[in-house]
Amino acid sequence: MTRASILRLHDALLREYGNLGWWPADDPFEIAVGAVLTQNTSWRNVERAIARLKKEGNLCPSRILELDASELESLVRPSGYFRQKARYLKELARYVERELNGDISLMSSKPMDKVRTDLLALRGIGPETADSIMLYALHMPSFVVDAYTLRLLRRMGIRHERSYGAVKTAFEEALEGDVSTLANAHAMIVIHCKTVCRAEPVCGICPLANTCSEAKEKKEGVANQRS
DNA sequence: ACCCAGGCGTTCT
DNA sequence: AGAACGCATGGG
Repeated sequence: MTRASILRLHDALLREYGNLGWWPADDPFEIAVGAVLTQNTSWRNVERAIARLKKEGNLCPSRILELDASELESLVRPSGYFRQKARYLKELARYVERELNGDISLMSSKPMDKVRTDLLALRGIGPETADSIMLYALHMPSFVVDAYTLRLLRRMGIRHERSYGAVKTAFEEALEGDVSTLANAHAMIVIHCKTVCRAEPVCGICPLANTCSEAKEKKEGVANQRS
């Protein structure tokens, strides 16, 4: 995966989507909770769970710690895997409450590698969730590699490394480790995949058709059928 | 009645 | 290191 191929993809996305300024939440802890709840889950279901947590004012570390396990489970139920996720949220809340005086944003004053290691030590927080929290809640230059990113790379015909870390590093180096650029890049990938580039891509109308090899093939296929 | 969705942990080769 | 599996809800 070359630097040039990433920049070409980034330019194509930027022309189409511009600056999105994105993660649908206001406070950093809510962003972290959303990052956990959205694991292999549609955002629509996450919104329901978030709304239920907010309703009685339970979307903060202290209240999550006070809730019974079964109460928390029923609140996050709509987001699926609710027993695991309730446990994960308890663990996250306990860490934030004990180590950060209830304020997750205090992490942003620590070095990135330390923050990442600490997050990964929590049960239920793997590479993608840790990077989402770092990028969107803590405003650190940590690129998020998710299913959308890999799908788009494959569709664009960009050969990439197998490991999560290699793909992550390639984006961070190509985009020169700028927080808002990395955040916007990931946001654009998600928006693009959620709208035009779905499971069976409707590449005939794909705005990246000039850059995306899969879209190009599909377009030519349609053209050949007509002739 | 399927398949999928912004993964993670465990337990195998 | 990498593959297979369980976890669970709601929408298409």
